[in-house]
Amino acid sequence: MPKKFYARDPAYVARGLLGKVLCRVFEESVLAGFIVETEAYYGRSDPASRAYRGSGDLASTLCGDIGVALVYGVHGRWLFNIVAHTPGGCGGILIRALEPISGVEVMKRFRGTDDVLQLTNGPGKLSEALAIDKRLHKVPVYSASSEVTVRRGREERDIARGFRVGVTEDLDVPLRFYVKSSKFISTRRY
DNA sequence: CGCCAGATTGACT
DNA sequence: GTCAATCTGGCGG
Repeated sequence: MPKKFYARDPAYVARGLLGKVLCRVFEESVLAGFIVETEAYYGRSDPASRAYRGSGDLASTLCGDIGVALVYGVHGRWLFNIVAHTPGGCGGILIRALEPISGVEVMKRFRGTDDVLQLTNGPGKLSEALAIDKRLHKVPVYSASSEVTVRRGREERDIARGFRVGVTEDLDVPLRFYVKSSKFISTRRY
């Protein structure tokens, strides 16, 4: 996807990312999957955002260059986001779940399970399956030579939206987007 | 500089 | 249902 794909409101980009392919080149393997679940985050106006208060690296990254990966750790896991916002704004998309396409055997090894459904059905899980960690922080996902990229995928039809997962203080607009029929969406409470 | 909470997961009672 | 692992940054002393 071209860089300008990310120059829009985060919610719009979150919706647009469903059905796209997240592609991770790791050593000899290509680990890829369809994006089936996303969440949009904003800046100062969003209590759940890392840019809500603070001016650290995460906040400035969220308000900086669009189309770059934002990787950050919580609860001992890595969460993979893509920076997206209109000019002068702040925002990003959290990738919450994938439907594996290629590199499944490698993903199984990284995740320590043979259950395909358990490989990438959660933000921490997909990071582990695709060997995503802090090294990919700020890598541009629109550049074909990057180790992580977002590519054109398929059209998704039955898309649903709901409130964000795990957020203590959510906005009053549903910002979670997912493919309703997918068996790979995260199975925690909605 | 130490303490704490957080966009999670999975193991255990 | 409860709990800890593990990393980053804000905030208090």
